[in-house]
Amino acid sequence: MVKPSRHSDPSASEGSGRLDDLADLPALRPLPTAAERAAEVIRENIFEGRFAPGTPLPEAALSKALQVSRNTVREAFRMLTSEHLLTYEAHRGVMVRWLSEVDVGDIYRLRRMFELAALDHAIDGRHELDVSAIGDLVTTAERAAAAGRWKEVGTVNLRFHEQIVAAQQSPRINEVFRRLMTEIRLGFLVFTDPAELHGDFVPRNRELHGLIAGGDLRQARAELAIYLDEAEHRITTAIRGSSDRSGRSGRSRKEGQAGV
Amino acid sequence: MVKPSRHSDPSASEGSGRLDDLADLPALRPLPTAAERAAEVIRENIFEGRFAPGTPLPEAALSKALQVSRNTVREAFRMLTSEHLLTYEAHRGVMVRWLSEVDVGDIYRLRRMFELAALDHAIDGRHELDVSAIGDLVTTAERAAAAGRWKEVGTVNLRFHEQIVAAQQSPRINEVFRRLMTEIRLGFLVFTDPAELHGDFVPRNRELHGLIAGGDLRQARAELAIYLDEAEHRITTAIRGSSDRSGRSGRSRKEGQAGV
DNA sequence: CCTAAGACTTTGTTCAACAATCGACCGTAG
DNA sequence: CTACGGTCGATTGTTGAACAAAGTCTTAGG
Repeated sequence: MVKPSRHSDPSASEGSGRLDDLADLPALRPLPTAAERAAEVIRENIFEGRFAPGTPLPEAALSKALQVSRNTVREAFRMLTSEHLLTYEAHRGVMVRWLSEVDVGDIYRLRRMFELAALDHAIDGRHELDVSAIGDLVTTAERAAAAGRWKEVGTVNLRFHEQIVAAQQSPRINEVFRRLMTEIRLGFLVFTDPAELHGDFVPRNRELHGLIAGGDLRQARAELAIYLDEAEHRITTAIRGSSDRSGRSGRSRKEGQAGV
Repeated sequence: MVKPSRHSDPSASEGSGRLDDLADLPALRPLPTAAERAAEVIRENIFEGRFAPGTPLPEAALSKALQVSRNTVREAFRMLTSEHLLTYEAHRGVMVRWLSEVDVGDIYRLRRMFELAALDHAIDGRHELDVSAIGDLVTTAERAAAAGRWKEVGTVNLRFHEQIVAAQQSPRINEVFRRLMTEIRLGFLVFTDPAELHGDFVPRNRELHGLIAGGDLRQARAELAIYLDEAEHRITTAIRGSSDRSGRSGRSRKEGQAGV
C-alpha cells in the first residue's frame, strides 16, 4: 500500500512503541524550503484580501518584501500558478487570479462529480465515510461560527467536504479536489461579509452529518446535491454583482486568463 | 471604419480585406521559455525509454547535457513533477517515476469517471461529441499501426480518449485528464513490444467511433466501460510481471514515492 | 559485523549581470 | 485629431558562480 505521504508514515506501530505518540503530533509545519514558505505567505495574503484578484505581483517587489531571492520568488510563483491562484503570462509576470462565473461553474461541476461519487461509493458499500472525523469538523465549524471567526468557518467547511471525498481513498481525487477547494476560496473573497456566505451552511453540514451517521446515505446524497447547487448559485450571483459594480473590465489584452 | 479586428466577418470580398487571411495562421508554436524546452526534451527521453523509471536525474548532469543553467533545469523539473512524471524528495533530487499497480488503479478510476461522464453527457444531450475529430484520430491511429509506428499509435489513442472527454467542455476536466494521459504513458513503458498493448485497441476505437457516429451512445458507453476494464487489467498485469522479474525492489528508503 | 567520524557529492539558495520582451510615451504624417 | 512607428524604461528570462545545508559514501575502529 504505497501511500505517498510526504510526512510520517502511519505504519510506525511496531517495535519499541515508545515513539508512537510522537508520530501523532501535528508535525509543527516543516515547511522545508524557502520557496514553500514564500508561497505560503503569498497564499495567506491572497486569502486575507491584501492581494486582491487582478493585482500584479512583480518579482522584484516580492523578493524585497519576503527577503528571499528573485529565483525563490519565481519558484513560489510556479507553485501558486499550479494551484490556480495566480495566472501567468510570458514576459508579463503573474497576477492574482480573477475567478469568473464560468470558473465557478466549472469548479462546481467537478465538485459534484467527486462529492456525489463519494456518497455513491458509500451507498454501494465500497468504502465507508469517516463519520467521526466529519462530525468533528462540523463541531469545529460551529464553534468558529459562534465566535465569529468566519474565515475559519469557511476553511473548516471546505475540509468537511474534503473529508467526504476522501472516502474514495483515491490519492489523485484527493489532490485534485484539494486544489479545487483552494481555488474556490478565491470566490469567497467577493463577499464583504463572510457570514453571509458561510453562515447557514454550518447547520446544513450538521444535518448532513446527522444523515450520514444515521446511515441515511441516499437522503444525504440528495441534500448534498441541493447544497452544491445553492452554494454555486450564491457565489455566482455575488461575482456577477461585484463585477457589475466595480468595473473590472480592466482585463486588458485578449479575453481570458492564460496560465492554467 | 478600417478597424483591423482579428475576427472580421467573412464578407471580406470587399475593400482592403487583405489582412484577413493572416488571422487564420496556425500561430507557429510558441515554446517560449528555455525551461519548457528542457522539460520537453526530458519528457521525450522518458517516453522513449532512455530515462527509465527509477533513474535519478542529477541537476548538474542535465544542466550540462541540455546546455542550460541549473536554475532552468530545476524549473523544468518542477513542471515535470507537477505532471507526475518525476518524483521529488528534498535534498535528494528527482527521479523518473515508478508507476505502481496502485497508481494504475487510481488512474483508471479517474478515467472511468471522466470518460463515462462524457458519454452520459452526450446521452442526455447536454453536449455533443465531435464525431469527425474522433474519426480522424482513429484513422490516424490505423495508419500509424499499419506502418508499425506503435509509439505514435499509443499517443493517438490517448488523444482519442481526450477528445471524448472534451465533450464536457470543462477546462479543468480537460487539464486533469490530459495529465492522467501523460501519466499513464509511464505504464506503457513496461511493455517491451508496444504492439502487444496497443494493437487490438485500434479496431475497438474504430468500433466505438462507429457506435458514436451511429448515435448508439448507450452501446458506446457500455463498450467503453469494458475497454477501460481491459486496458487497466492489461497494464496492471504487465507491471506485476515486470516488477517480479527485474527486481525493482531497489526503491530504497521508505516505502513510497513522495512529491505528488 | 556494526558503528561512527570524516570526505565527498548533490541539492537549496543567493547574488549580480545581461538579454529579451513588453508597455507606454512621443513625435510625425495623413 | 487620429493612426502609425520608433524609442525608452521597466520587468521578466536566463545565466554562472558561489556558498550553506543535507545526504551519501568511505574508512577506521570497536
